Amino acid sequence: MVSIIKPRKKKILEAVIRDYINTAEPVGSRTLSRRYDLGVSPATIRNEMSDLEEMGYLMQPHTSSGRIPTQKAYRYYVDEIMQIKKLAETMRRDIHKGYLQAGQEIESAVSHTANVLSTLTNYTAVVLAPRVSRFNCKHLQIIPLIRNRVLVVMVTIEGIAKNIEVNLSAEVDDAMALKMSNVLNSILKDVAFQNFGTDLIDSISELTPVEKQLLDELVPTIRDALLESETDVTASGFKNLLNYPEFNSVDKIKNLVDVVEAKPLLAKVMIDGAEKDEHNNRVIHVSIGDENDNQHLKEFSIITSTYEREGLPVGAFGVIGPTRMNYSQVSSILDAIREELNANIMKLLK
Amino acid sequence: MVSIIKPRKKKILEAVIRDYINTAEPVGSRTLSRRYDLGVSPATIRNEMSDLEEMGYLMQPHTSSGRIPTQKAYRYYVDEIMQIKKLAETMRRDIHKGYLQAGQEIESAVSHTANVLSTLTNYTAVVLAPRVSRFNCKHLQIIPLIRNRVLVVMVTIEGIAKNIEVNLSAEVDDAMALKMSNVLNSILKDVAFQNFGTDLIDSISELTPVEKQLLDELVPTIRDALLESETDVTASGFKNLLNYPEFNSVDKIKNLVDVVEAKPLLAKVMIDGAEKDEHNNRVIHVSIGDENDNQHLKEFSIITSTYEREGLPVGAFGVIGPTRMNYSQVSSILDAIREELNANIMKLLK
DNA sequence: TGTTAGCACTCAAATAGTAAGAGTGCTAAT
DNA sequence: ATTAGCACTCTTACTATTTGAGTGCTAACA
Repeated sequence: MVSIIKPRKKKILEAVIRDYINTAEPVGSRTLSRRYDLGVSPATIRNEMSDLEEMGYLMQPHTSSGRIPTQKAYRYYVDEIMQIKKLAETMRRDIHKGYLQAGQEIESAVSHTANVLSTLTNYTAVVLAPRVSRFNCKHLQIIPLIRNRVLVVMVTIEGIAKNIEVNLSAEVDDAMALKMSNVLNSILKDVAFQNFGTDLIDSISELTPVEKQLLDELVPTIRDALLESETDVTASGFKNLLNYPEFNSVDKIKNLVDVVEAKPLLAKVMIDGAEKDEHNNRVIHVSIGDENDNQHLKEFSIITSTYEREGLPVGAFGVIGPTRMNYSQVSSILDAIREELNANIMKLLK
Repeated sequence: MVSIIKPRKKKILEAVIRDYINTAEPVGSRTLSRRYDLGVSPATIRNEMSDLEEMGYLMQPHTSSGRIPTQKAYRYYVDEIMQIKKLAETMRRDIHKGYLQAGQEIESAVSHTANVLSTLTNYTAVVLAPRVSRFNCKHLQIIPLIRNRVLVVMVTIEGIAKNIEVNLSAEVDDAMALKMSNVLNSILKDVAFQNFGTDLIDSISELTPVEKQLLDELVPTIRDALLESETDVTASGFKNLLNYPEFNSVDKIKNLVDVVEAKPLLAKVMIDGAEKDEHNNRVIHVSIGDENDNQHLKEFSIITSTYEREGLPVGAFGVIGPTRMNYSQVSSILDAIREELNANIMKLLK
């Protein structure tokens, strides 16, 4: 599937990509021979670059300017050239310390992750909170608010709390709420929230028709609201992207704002990425420019990873930036955060 | 205190301000006489403008260009010239319908307010959720999460729910949590959350030392966390500001991002504005450029208002934009939203 | 005395022309 | 197969030059 590129071409291609990632300027043959130790003259480099252009890896913004990598080149670089280096030990330790200070609340861990990611990478970070729907219910409680409105508090076995407000078709008083809580707790204890169903409610005998009706309403509503709430994305470091020449005009920045504010879209991208990775046995997922389904994302690259509980992914996080992204460095950082997060979540939740 | 300006000067000043608000271009005497029916020649206008410049109401970006209003002029305009017109009935009805559709959850009402505000004004809207600490406690419940970590759920008499996670110094089991909940409920029922204190705990006899200790920890922690959480600001319409020529360079936009992301600062500005208004008996508070304490806000204007429960302000909302802002229009819109919010909140909470 | 027409002057923004610099492709020599 | 040399291209930066909106001042006018 992957076309084989001769070593010298490969070396030149890598140099072009590296240089362009650093400078954002089209790269010419003379610059290349000056800055990199390629062992051949500019003229030879010119010939090779001409070939690489023919092959679709490079392109010229204008005749007689240097060349820039195509998205195909980035894909080749990510798949065949770069390697994910392990982050320096000192850095990993700093990351670890940061998490210790961040506090144990899930929300703190999530926002801390977003901050660390955006600070280390200098791109914009996006983080998906743990998908509570995949966790098992330890405790569930219904608290009446006012009239027909109740608060449902859910606690997972790991001690993660989640609450949802629901409007029901009839008024609920304290006694009813308690009874309904007890019924649901007995049925749903140790069940994953996403598997909540009303099937078992029929088997409970001592329910009034109204109570049964309310429970029938409540269970699917809770499940849906829970799934809905899981597209909440925490973003950090929007400002970082403003430093790149790719976003040097107000129009481009408007487009950028659209992307960063489209939280459900970003959630979808991360979830899709995670699923593709499960197939490929990869832990870092890279989506480059046009590879993104969504129109708004065609000029961005997104690198994502997941964190896990008991070997199953429960959350995702990633970085969004221009297609001219430092794929290698970002991958290393994501890898380190992933390890820290897995270790940390395990520790936190066990 | 306010200098008196002769009617003709006032009329000319108003025309300059209006024109500059519309066009963002320095206004010259010829343009003014063409666009507004001032009944005098450009030469006369020139003389008057020259006077107004001397008086500090106008300034020239460069010699031999038109003039633009100073912040002093905007202040004069807001205080002495503009009047807050009531919004058209059709518009008020649209706003009302919007709220009906938005749903009853407090969070929906808040984010809907931000959206409506930014859409109608074309500036960036900021909204402060109701300050639950000023409400009275109907019900309070402690739910154990894991080890020494508990969730505290608070419900106000109006049915607003708020929850806070707390780490305690000892492990808490179901029985203890229940007992502590009961104790707190009996003491704190109908007390405003901001008045929570530990004084009454000593009077309860049947507590173990550990329980007493935990309650002593819990009460101030809850109160502090609650107050802390009340600086959460919901913003909407950041992108709107990018359309104004005031923010036409990347550097200016970076500054803008700093401001819009500084949520605690915006919260402070709104709360301070509300307090000043209570003194002045005004419902709309305008803070122009340098009048803002914070350095970052010196080139912005902020117009805020409050919404109330039983005559006391419990939340605030407003609009942030360039000093060249449509103060008159924005004030009208804020006024309409304020009325709607007060009516709506009343209806929602009673 | 207040108002206005006329005029010389100023300055920013737009336009056009020019030079510099980095790069290319092609050809011919090594 | 590689490379030096050269003519050519195209963007960017720089430098007049022009245009237009606006000003202040003076002198005439009601």
